[in-house]
Amino acid sequence: MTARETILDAAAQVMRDRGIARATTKEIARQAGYSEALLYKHFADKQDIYLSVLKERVTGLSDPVALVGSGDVRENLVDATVGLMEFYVGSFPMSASIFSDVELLVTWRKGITAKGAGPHWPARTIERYLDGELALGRIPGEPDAYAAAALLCGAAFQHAFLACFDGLDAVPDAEALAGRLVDALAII
Amino acid sequence: MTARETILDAAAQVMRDRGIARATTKEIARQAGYSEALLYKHFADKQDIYLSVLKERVTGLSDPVALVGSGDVRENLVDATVGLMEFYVGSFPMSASIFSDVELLVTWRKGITAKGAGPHWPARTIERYLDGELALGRIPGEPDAYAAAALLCGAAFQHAFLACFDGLDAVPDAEALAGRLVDALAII
DNA sequence: TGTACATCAGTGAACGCGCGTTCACTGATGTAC
DNA sequence: TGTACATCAGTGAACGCGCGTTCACTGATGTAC
Repeated sequence: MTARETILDAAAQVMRDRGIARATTKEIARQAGYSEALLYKHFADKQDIYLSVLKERVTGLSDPVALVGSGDVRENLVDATVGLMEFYVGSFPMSASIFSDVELLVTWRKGITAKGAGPHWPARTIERYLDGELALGRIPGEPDAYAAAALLCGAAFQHAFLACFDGLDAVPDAEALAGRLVDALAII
Repeated sequence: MTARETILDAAAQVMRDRGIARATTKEIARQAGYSEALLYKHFADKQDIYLSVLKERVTGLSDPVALVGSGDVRENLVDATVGLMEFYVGSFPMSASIFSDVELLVTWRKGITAKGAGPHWPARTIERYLDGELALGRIPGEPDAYAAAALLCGAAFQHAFLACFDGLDAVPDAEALAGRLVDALAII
């Protein structure tokens, strides 16, 4: 593993363990096993480290649109919701940290919206999945796909927040909870 | 207004404008129109200022349980959801900031759970409202009140997050959005 | 093969700055006799 | 009423510390002839 990757891993861990405010260059270097000086051979400054961690160390999200037409719709939705919870639990502490520094938030927003990604994306994956199933006639009636996706994704987001607040690293009983959420929608 | 109140207002504004990381004692004092030294006559240290702002300057949440039995259930839910969005837009930047410093988060969690408040509260107000209406028979069937409350509250929470991320100070088209969310529930 | 130089990953030690915090102080107002 | 003292809100200036950042350097490896 290159020094750059080691440093990013170290930074990600320190940010998770202590929060961005206490993720000092000294601590990141110590965790990585390198000198502080080396950080500046690979990154322009501290903010560059933060932004690189956010870009390269926030784990991806599986896209349920691949499941359209296969399996059971309810089960697919439950799985997708569980996936959202896992994604959010992993990324929430770091995303939230960004709000501690408005300048950093603005820089991040610019970078992320330029790439077409961003926080609107997760709900859109669910919405696109629902649109796909609707087109196949596998969902009865004329449900509001945007609203249903917003509800599911929002609940996953908030339960991830609650878990992080409580110091947990996963949403308790995620599977059962996701089932209840899906069943409370006017879809099936 | 006492100096203490002026300082808290100033701190809240600086925290909102710049984020907690750039909310320095110097800047708070400047904004309040007092010397830095005076901060320490009213607060033990900087963390004490932060925690006092969170305790005393995060605006309250109206409890929809008072509406049980009156008006239209759907409309009450829409109003409650809009209220949640407003509440979250106002408090999200500050609550999120807390995740930038794990030590601060732990202190805050201890203080807040001791008082019985905390981030689980908003969803519970919706749940209690639904329970009330269910008991009166004003909602048909046997819906899952917890899940419905989690969906509505979660969606409000996430849309507040999205608005804050986009630099807005309100959720766009909150009323119409809340209507679509409520209608997408398996309740009415 | 030896030699002279170039490149490169990495470091120890220092730098200056801005931060949170404290200290000794002032001047206005209240109060006892 | 005057006088002597106490209280209290508030401050200017300094303090030390830890932070992000830079500098001059080392030692190992590659390369040209």
